[in-house]
Amino acid sequence: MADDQLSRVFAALADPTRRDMLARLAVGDATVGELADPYDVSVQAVSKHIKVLTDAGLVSQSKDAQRRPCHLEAEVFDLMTKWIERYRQQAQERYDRLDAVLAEMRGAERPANHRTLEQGAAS
Amino acid sequence: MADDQLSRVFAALADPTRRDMLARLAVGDATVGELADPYDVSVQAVSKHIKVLTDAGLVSQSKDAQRRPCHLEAEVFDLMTKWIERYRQQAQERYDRLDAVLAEMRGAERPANHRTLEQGAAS
DNA sequence: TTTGCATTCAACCATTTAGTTGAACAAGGA
DNA sequence: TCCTTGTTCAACTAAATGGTTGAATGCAAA
Repeated sequence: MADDQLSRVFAALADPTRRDMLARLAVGDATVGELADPYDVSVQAVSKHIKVLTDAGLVSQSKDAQRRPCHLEAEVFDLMTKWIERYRQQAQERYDRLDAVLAEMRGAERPANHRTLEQGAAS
Repeated sequence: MADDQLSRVFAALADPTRRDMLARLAVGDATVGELADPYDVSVQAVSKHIKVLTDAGLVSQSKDAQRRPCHLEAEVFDLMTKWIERYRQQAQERYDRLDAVLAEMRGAERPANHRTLEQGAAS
């Protein structure tokens, strides 16, 4: 599992507990203890989860006496959205190309239901 | 790591090799062998990666003689986008609420730079 | 039928992960 | 000062992950 940010982000989100904690943070900042409350795991385990989230850049922590309030960093979601959009768009382009090819050979030999496409025209 | 689809999807995307393979598939369907070609890992390892991707619903496989062409399933990206959007929206609402609160107490005691918010008004 | 190709299955190994418990450490409050 | 609270560090364990190699399977071509 590589250490680039996108990998860290996706790995962090792969855990439902962590996604749950993000949902809690979307509603408002919370301390480690507050975040730990709903779950029956140890506070230390939650602390580790938060570390994973902060390492991924999804959460930041500030200082309030001995408390460490956690804050959702919504900007990272943009990174993901951008990544996802690229695929959606590329897939769309591909279908467009496929349509063009199918149109061009109206009624040729192969019925061609989803044939493997050569990667010549890749941008 | 729970076995709900969203968890499987994010876990699958946490690996850069798998993301790379999706990029290849976005450009056009490919067989397991074709997908394995660019990497210096064994074909079996790639086969496992594909299994992870198909289990997550990101990829489907058809049959062409002894070949198993892989096809990108773009719809799953919608699931992710929807999930992400919820957070973005919720975070936005929260900032709006915070703004309202700050406006309501124009110049009160605490300078209040990002204080913990109670979760009373959660929808 | 025999051979060869594409893919998957099975067993194994090293590393990472999510959890545990116990100790350490800061910062307030008595 | 001593005690309590909130959080993190350290060491450990069990399970999951990503990789390996070797064998099995399915299909097509000779």
